[in-house]
Amino acid sequence: MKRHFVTIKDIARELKISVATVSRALRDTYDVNQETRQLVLRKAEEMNYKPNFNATGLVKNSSHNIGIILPTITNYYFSTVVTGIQEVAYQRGYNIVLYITNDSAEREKDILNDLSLGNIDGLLVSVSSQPGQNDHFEQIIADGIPIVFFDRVAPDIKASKIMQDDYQGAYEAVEHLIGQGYKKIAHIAGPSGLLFTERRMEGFMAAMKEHRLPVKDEWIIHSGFSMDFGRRDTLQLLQCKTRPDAIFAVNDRKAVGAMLALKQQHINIGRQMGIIGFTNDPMCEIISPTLTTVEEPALEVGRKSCEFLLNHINKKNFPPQELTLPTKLIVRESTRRK
Amino acid sequence: MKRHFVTIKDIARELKISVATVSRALRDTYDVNQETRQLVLRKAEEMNYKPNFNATGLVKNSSHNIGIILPTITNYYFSTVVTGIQEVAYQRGYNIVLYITNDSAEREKDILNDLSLGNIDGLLVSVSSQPGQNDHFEQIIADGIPIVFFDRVAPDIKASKIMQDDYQGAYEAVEHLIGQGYKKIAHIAGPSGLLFTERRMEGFMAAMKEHRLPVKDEWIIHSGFSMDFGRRDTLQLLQCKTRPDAIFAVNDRKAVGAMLALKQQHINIGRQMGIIGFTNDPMCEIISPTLTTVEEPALEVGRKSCEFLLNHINKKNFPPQELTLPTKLIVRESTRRK
DNA sequence: GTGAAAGCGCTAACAT
DNA sequence: ATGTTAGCGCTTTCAC
Repeated sequence: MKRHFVTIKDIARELKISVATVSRALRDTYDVNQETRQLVLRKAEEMNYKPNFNATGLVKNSSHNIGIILPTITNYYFSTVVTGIQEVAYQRGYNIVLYITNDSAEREKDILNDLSLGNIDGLLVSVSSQPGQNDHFEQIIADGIPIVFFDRVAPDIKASKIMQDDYQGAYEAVEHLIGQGYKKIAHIAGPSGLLFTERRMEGFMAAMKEHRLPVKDEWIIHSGFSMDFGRRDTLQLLQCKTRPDAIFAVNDRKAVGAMLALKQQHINIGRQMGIIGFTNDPMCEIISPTLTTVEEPALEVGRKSCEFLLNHINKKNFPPQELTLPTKLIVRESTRRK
Repeated sequence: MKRHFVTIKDIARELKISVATVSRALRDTYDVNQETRQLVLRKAEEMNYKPNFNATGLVKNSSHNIGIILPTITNYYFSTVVTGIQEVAYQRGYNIVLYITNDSAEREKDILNDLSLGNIDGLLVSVSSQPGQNDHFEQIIADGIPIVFFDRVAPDIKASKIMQDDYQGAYEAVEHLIGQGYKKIAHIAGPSGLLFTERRMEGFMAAMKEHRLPVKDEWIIHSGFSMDFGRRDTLQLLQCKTRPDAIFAVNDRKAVGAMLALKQQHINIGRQMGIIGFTNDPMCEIISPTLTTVEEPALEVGRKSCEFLLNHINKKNFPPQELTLPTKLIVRESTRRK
């Protein structure tokens, strides 16, 4: 295991100049004679020199690693966000280091504790939906590690946050339902306490109110994000004294769960019960009838989050800011009335 | 950005002992007085000491980073593999560094070239399906960086390889089809040149031969892995002089594409045309009829790959080996004849 | 414009 | 069992 890589020392020796000059030439900082500079660059290329991040990191107190902490990557939204993050990180020469919490606040805390802060230049996080204090994040920020939250943001922390327009997306979803003639609209929501869950709820409420449609308490159910919760929530909805004629689901997985439940109960989707989801997961086009949904700009959320974080890391004065990306209604069969 | 972390020097000063002793105590190597050791450990805990990986890495010439290079993470199989990798890496204190090739051999090569080898202790890779030399991998191995291939392995390279039993899985899939009474079985395969594509093809062939069923050339189509290729391949299959009565797809996405095409052509899935996939992607249960498939042990592939790699990194003599994990037939509606 | 040398945090001889 | 010191590869004062 004793491999040796080319170092600036090697280059210096070959060129019979000092390591300091090589170092300066390589980074094009300070005044370096353009000729020597070219010489060094050429030699470095020729010798296939690669900087040793441990060494630069040790000096600069940085690592070129950015951490990502998120609940899971085995679903469309998160895996796409990660792809977006990876894209810009790679391009800018940063490694991404992945931590998966399985949506456990416990695990999240453990990760943060274990985290050798010296080994990470910044953090991209989407919080777990389990209730839990968020002090640990404050602590990290206080330690000088910038954090950018995406999608599932921690509400009361002063840090950059990238979201999609959950309120507006929900509003348009419900308005679309109303436009199709549905009147008794239910909402199967995510766990309460998560900001985007609440935003979607607010959008739902606002649209209903705007169109003077009543919302029964029994039409609103908070539960988890999985398909199975969608199924269960729907079964529960079918027991309501006043049965709803449409369901706005907080995400596509729950919407699909709802559809499965309805199909099993032989309730016609579209005619008897409209369904709309959120995300635009590819499965929307696979299920029959196809699922109307609100598209989230997942890739863009990933890219922007990473760009923001890199700015926080590299710019002296880059204040925390929030970015809300637009969503887009995608109409398919599950909300077709005829 | 001038944050200061606790160092062993700080601990040494507090305890009025030397840094060497602190270092030794912390790692429980060499002979250290148990009392001093406890003292150091307690103090480290108290001061919230975290080792600086840049420093250890610089000395040990390692980084505690392992790289993953794969075509994409936005599908069920790969995102699950990554989850498995992350699980064991995290547990063993390694960071995972993600590189996504978008299935481009070009990009793959770029990544490998850009890769600062000093910044990675080992590599987990699933090669792109685009044709391309694999010499670059040889080079990396020659440089002393261990590589473990998973799923899409490079055939002619001497390195550890983790796969699922593609041959056996395919064999059982086809045998199941035959057991259901299908006789004219087509195979919509992946790009040729990929080992697992070939293995599945061989399993298909062997089962057909074993049961003395003819295989027409026109029943075998090689193309890409996406749903859309599945759709197109199927449309093509429907033009055959002798139309097949069942399709074995190389993966679930192509199987789903096939189903979509068949539904559009109003061909009854199951009765008129049996379909079986490979992977056991959650969408198998979403599509209607539900899709019979061969389950791949994705999580386990990820875990094992990472374990193997860590062994290569840390054990002196851990020779390259191949591991084949079992698959499992999951029967659903798409192969029900009646 | 360039070189010498100190030092980032840690480990590993080498001493004692 | 513990201390001293050199050095990993690099950046950055401080000289010249």
